[in-house]
Amino acid sequence: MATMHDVARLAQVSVSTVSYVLTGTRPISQATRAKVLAAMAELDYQPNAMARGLASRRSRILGLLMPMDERGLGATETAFVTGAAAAASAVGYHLVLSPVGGGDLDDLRRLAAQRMLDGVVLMEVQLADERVTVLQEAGVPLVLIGRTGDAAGLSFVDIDFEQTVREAVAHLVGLGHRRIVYVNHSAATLASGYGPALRTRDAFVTAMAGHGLEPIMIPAEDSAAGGRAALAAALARAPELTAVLAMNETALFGILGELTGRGLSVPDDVSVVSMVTSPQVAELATPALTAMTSPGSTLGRIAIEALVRHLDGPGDERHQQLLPCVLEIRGSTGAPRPDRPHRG
Amino acid sequence: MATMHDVARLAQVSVSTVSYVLTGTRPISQATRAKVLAAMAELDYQPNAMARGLASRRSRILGLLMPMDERGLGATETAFVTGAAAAASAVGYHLVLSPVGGGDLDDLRRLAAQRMLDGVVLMEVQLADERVTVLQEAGVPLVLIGRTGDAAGLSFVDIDFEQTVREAVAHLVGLGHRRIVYVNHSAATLASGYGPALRTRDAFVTAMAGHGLEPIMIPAEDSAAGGRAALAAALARAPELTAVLAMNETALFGILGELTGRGLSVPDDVSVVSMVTSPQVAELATPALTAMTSPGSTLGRIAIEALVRHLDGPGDERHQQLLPCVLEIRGSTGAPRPDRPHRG
DNA sequence: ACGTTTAGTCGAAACGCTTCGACGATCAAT
DNA sequence: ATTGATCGTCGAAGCGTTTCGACTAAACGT
Repeated sequence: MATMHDVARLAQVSVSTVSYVLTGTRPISQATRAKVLAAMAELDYQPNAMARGLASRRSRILGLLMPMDERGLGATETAFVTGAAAAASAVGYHLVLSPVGGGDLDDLRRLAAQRMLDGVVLMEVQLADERVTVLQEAGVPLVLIGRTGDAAGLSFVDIDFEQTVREAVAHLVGLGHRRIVYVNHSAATLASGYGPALRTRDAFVTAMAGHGLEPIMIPAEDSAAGGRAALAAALARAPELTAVLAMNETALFGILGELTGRGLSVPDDVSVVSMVTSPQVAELATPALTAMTSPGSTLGRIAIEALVRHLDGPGDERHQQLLPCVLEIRGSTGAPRPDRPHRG
Repeated sequence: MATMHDVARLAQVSVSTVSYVLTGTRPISQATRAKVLAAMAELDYQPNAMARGLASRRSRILGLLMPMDERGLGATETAFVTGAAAAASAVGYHLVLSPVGGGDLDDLRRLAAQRMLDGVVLMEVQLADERVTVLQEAGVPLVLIGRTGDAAGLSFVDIDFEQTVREAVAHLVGLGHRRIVYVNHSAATLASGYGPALRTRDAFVTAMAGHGLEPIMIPAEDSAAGGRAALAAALARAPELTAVLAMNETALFGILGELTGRGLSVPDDVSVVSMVTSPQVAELATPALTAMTSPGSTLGRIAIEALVRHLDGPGDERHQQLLPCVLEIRGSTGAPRPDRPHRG
């Protein structure tokens, strides 16, 4: 494996000159640069990441910290990851995904102290997330996906839940729906302070109020069974409902199954809108789901770009941005039937 | 941030002694060790990963190379990742996930040449996978998940598709099914040499032959629409079919939707077995799917353990192992109806 | 009592890079 | 002409570890 020394010798320049060609930190004449580049090409030279990191005190590695539970990564998260990875490699950084969960706070501290990561992007942020504190104490630059409760001093990008819910509700109301039920994540998740669940809940209340309608929210466990139970609860509470807005991708299939099981057809009897959903999942269902598609890869790209700007820039940048999901109309929504079978 | 120098000074020993305490490469007296450990604790010392890596020429970082397509990671892959990460951290290694696709061969070459990874685990291996060659040329220790066509000299762990298919078929035949259709991945995927698709195809033929039955295989695009089309094709080819064995998680929901759409109930009219599936996905369907559950986290753990043994050991280890999926019976299989409606 | 191994420690030389200070040469502006 | 800047390059000093050789003192075999 060729080193910088070898390149310098072959190009008949000093080692530092080679380094300057590589990093561009000092001006180098065209002639010299050409010689050096030729030598590098000839030797198939690749800088040693460790040596570079040690000397420069920057690893050019960014961490993407994602708690991996057994649920797996949905297409949304994956889009996010690929977007982030592409953005990182475009600016000469590596992106490593570290599956550090919320429980491994000590792991995280250790990881941060080892100075292997120039900065990190934190996924699945809770409203009160200790990881943020740990990372800040360790002095690791940070960008959140999602927001903590008090995100004032932090950089983050997040989905604009308020607008997303507003649009979803507007779509249904525009079709003529009046009785709309919102199926959220579980009560436990809500209690644990999961931001998206709380924010969409509030946004739903606001949006419905804006139309002079009563907001009905039902929590659902993250499982097909949870979805079925939630739909049953919804029908018990509002038998004349004509539309369901669902935030819970996992429960979604249970909801659809239960609908079919009760002889209710989608969208003739009940319209369904899925929130923060990827096209891939939306297409799985029959009929394909009208959904609010999450801006996954854009979110990832923006997060990385903000982080890198923070690293390369003066260091006092602060990036806060919200992106809405966009409405994609497929087959699961339509006008309500004027004569609902079990109305009243 | 405290360095080894600081620790050495506080403990009143030389720097090398501190290093020996840390790495255990030379004997250290109890008294000295205690002094050093106390100093490390007091200073909250963490070794600098870059410096350590440079000096020792080992990064203690393992790469998990997973091409991330837009499909996302299923629960199976995720279990795999978490199993691998846990195993790695148990033996003092970091695991980083690198979303390098098959197209980024140059990226991969660069990554390998940078000497940042002590070894890698390769996921989603193709029968002819250039990544293997690239990595071998770069001298990076390697363990595959899956197998190339000629895996003789390589270390790998893979699913035992032969046994998995045999068990799935045996389960259906045991229930009394005779007309069983196997829905595989797409024709294009088969043509591209995707190992699991080819191996299961062959295994299906063998298993059916073993029962004196005719093997019917239908390829399906990886989409709900593909699943619907495949089921239509299957019914056209074998109208009296009573069971479907599906390898294609994405097409699965299309298959189920089409079945329902044609008024065929699961499992009364048609039994469905899903292969290499996670419990989470199996539970999404209504009824929950009888499935061959993949040994995800075990596979990940074994891969990492083999890789580490390769790194720490004499270096000529070779680990080859197959693990079958285990049959989990849920609600989608049952005895065939003696009087199938559209038989004949 | 004698060399010989072994435990325990140290100092110094890497590891492969970045970066700082220095220096001659150019060049623009007085 | 003279004075600063600026350009382009070099040598050397790190960066924070590991690891090698050397050394001392104790333990061992004979």
